[in-house]
Amino acid sequence: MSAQKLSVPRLSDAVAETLERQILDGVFKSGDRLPAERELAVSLGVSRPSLREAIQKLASRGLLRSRQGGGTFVTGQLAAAFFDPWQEMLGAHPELRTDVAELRRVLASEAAEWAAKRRTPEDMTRLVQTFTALRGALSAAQGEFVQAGGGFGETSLPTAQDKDGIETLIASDAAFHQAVAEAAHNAMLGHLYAAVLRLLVDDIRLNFSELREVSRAFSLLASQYSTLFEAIRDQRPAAARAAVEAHLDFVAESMAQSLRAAARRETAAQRLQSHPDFSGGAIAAVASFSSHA
Amino acid sequence: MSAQKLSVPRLSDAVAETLERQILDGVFKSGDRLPAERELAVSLGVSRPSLREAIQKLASRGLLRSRQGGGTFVTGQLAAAFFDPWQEMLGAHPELRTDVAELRRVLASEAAEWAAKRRTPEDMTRLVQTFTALRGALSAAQGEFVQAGGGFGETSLPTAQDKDGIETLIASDAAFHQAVAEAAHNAMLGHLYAAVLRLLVDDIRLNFSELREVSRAFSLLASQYSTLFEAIRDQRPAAARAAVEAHLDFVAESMAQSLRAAARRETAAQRLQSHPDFSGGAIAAVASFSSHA
DNA sequence: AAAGGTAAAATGGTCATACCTTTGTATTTA
DNA sequence: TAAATACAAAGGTATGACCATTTTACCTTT
Repeated sequence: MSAQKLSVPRLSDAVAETLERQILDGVFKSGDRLPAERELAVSLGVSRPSLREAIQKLASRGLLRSRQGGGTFVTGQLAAAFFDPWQEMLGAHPELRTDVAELRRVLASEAAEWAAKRRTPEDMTRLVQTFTALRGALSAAQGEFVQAGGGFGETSLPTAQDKDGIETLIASDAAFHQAVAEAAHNAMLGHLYAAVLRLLVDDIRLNFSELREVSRAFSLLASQYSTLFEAIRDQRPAAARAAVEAHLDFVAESMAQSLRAAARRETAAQRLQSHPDFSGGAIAAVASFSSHA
Repeated sequence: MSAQKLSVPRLSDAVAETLERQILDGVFKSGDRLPAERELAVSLGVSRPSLREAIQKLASRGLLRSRQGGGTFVTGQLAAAFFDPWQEMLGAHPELRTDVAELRRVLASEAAEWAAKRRTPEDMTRLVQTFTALRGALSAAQGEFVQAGGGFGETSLPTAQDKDGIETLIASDAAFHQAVAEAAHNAMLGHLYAAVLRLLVDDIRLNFSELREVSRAFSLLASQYSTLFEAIRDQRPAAARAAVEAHLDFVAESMAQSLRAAARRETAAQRLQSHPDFSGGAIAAVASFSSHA
């Protein structure tokens, strides 16, 4: 039986709630420094460990930030209600991205194969819609890149313009794949794939610089999407599976290349930092984009 | 400038990350009880307060749950994030079971293939354990059936004895498959598969009569398990995938047969009900087991 | 008088220990 | 055999001490 509800209330939880309430009520404003732990403990009538546990809880949620010797401060982050545990995990353990991508490949392959087998005319209309939208976003992003003068060999900084373009590109890509998954007519797979896709998109959006390399091969990407689309349209399951696998493998490989390039830039920046004469500030800024590894 | 990055790493954060990692890697599985705080503290080389702060952090994120006097347990939060809504759905819409089984087949195939590629010696010991346990449960259940005099042609009612036997058989089967999934060394897949398996087990346990037909082909089942086990042991990925797919297809087909048989019994019972003289109460009770569809 | 450096105080971080309350289980008893 | 009791285990809380870092104040030097 689930008798967990009868558990004794923890003191640290009560303290955390009190502090949270006081922060919300403006007793402690954003940027304020909290009283010293020893003071605050006696003022709240609890021991210092209990207070500390409460502070750690709020700190893990981004509400507080402690600096040894300095004090504990209220951050501006108002309780990022992001409470998706996997999202947190992905942030804390970046190596999980490999696992997520691997699982995604499996789900996508199966979805493509089933979609080719089971798609209905209604699915096709939705597929056509998302597919044309994706092609549009692809060419639009390509136009932006060309206009921005993005050469192939050099590694120019990401500009605000292509961020918008890639943003819509990511969304269109997700929508298309989602449409494929739903054409597979397996409710479990559909919802699961949606969740995984959201996980990947949210994660990639944060450090989208990796996608730039991928997005440059516009023509290749477009042909991959077309192959997948046509395979589903013509109801060729094996071809659909092969297409989506080839596509995801290509994306993964391009991303890996991008990561390796970023690592090279980072070491180069570090080398420059030891020779301050060269003023490598801009490069260091780029390197900080992929400081996950 | 923002000098927040220069803060000293907190020990409790490192501990929290370690625990998180171990939960991801399956060292502590969903529902497991963590070692006592005092033990775990010395085992991690930190003091109990530091460990407690880490535990509180993870608890505040829903990954752990502590009960005074009881212990600290790993919640199923990670997998629940995907499957919370599904548990109820399955009860309300039984036709979803097809979708679940289909998804399970995909996950199991992939898990078997990856396990054959990536299994470590540690995985092998766990696999041997669960495999021998499974074989034991299989022969034990077989003995019960023979002792109960269960003929093949007739459809005898399920007795309390084989309910126990099948119960442990289901558990052993789930444990073995779970071990395979964890040998695949993909944290996402591991947790996901565990959730799907629990979903299936919880659902199947309710109307286990379907499994009686399946469980009767003991020798066939045993050979299927052996094939899978040996394929993983000998690191033959394609064979492992084929084995698990053959196994699941066989189970699915047997279940479908059982369902069709139940349907026939049901129609027979209905025919009898219109002639109350025959008193078909017992048969109707059996039929109600699989009245989902 | 201004600048810089140094020492001391403040503050979070960690540890060890002790004691309490609740829970789980084994043992005893009716 | 079953209920009641007692003991052990485990988390919850409290106290005090010491360490590392940061901040601040004071003092020396220019």
